[in-house]
Amino acid sequence: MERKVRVRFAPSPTGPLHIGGVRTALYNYLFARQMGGSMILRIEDTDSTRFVPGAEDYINEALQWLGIGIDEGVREGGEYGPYKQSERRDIYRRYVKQLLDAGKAYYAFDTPEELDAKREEAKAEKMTFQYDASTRLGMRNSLSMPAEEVKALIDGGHKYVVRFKIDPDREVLVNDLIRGEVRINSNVLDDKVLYKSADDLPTYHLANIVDDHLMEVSHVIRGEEWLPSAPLHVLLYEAFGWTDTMPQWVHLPLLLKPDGKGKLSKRDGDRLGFPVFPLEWHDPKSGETSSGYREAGYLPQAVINFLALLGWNPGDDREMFGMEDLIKEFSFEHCSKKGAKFDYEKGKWFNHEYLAAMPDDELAELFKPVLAQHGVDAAAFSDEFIAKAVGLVKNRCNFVKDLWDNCAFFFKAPEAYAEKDIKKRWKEGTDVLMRELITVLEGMEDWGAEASEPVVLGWIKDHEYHMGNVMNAFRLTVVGECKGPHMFLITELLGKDETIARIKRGIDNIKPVEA
RNA sequence: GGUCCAUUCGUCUAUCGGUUAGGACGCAAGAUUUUCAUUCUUGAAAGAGCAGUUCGAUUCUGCUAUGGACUACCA
Repeated sequence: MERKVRVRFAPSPTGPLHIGGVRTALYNYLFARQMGGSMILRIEDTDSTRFVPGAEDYINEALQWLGIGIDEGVREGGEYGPYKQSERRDIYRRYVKQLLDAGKAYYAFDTPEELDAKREEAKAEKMTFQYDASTRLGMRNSLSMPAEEVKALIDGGHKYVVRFKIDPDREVLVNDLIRGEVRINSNVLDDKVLYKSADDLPTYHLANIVDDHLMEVSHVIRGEEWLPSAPLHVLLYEAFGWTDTMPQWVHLPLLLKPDGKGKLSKRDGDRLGFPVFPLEWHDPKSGETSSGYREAGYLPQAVINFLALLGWNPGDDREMFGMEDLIKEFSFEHCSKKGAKFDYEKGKWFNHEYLAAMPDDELAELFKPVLAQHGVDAAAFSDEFIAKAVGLVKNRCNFVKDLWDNCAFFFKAPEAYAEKDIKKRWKEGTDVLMRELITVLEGMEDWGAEASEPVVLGWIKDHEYHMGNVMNAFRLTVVGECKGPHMFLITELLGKDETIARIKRGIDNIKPVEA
């Protein structure tokens, strides 16, 4: 019988969710939905010292903004809870004991200082110290010490850790859906700490395996940084006797810095001027603010599309994918093996595409807050007016906030006129021409663009005026500079009175520049 | 240092032994336009190196080089 697909995204609440983490969550989600399975959100807070307030809420909000739905989790509930590791202490204790009783783990009393000293010592001799079969008998643990002494130490409240006893000289096989078979010799693995008595919590490795097993996770889809510890995890499944239900491994390639070397980090965003977080984040400790995609004006669909293509492709030339398409098309076979450099320019392009394709009325709603930021009362304009204004300029914008630069003149008459355009288009006598234009405009019955355009153009032609000079002077008075959408679409939206008023203002205020 | 993973235009990538090595972003040029854009057309731009397997390798194998990850009582 095929096992039901259950995947999990398991972040630590140690800060804002990184964009690479978002992609991992996305791939988990896509796979779960495609297979009709479940998506679990598990909070891995086994490191009490790194807990950051607000981080968990941030994770939830970010996933929600992006449309990555969660079926089971702290908020959603579910049959396999609790979904926060700090609330699962009793469970972990039980399984640590199981390993201890079976002789597959042991107590260790070495202090962090002693271990540091060992490492320093080894380093001085250009060696590395590893806590494993070759060294553990020389350390302070229940394998090297008499049972009574161990018992006395524990009963006396001595701090200890439990380490996994890894057998030497074993070949461990990790079967990865993206990378194929990865083999490693157990000699390079160290006796990992599974549990620390100091805070009565397991480490990632133990908690992860126990939870994945108990939550019946079928596929572990995570970042490539976990590949080196995957053999350890395989060995843990073995030690527990859970090999037959061990999840399928999938290690995703990393997101790399756009320039230079290394994986994308928090600092790169500030340094290169783009967000590395989905949402803006205010660090409660340092007070620092990190920018987010949402606040930078990105549309969630664009972020999803962009992220999905960073490491996955459909096998052909298609590039535009909505969430539903991704769910249908996604596959690990078409996931890349190599890390992807983060291409921010491409991300901007995706946003442009989604922005330009968005219906005008929806875009208008997103634009209203921007209007307010610039002191424009959106209520003074009809929704239809705003939608039309936005519709005329959206294809020249990457972000919602760019709309303002391109259509501000619809909401505020020009207060100044572009110097270089005056120089080029406003000569001696232009004012006379503009007065004549007013007369032509005033005489119009139908103000629509289709009707007014031929009238004005006909007037220009009949008098053999210079088309470019007249039209640009006209534009200068209405827009304030020589740019923007088709002239008659602007005047149609602005209305006859406003258009003529602006020309008059221009005639009064624009003076030719002496050459 | 050790272990593991990777390697096609500047970037993201297609190709699952036989192609003029394709697409997209970005870049450049041209066209269109009453302006600025958009749009359209075109162009420059790639198989890390060396062996081997093969009639034939970007594709398979090995070595080298380069890049990356990991190497905590962090995840």
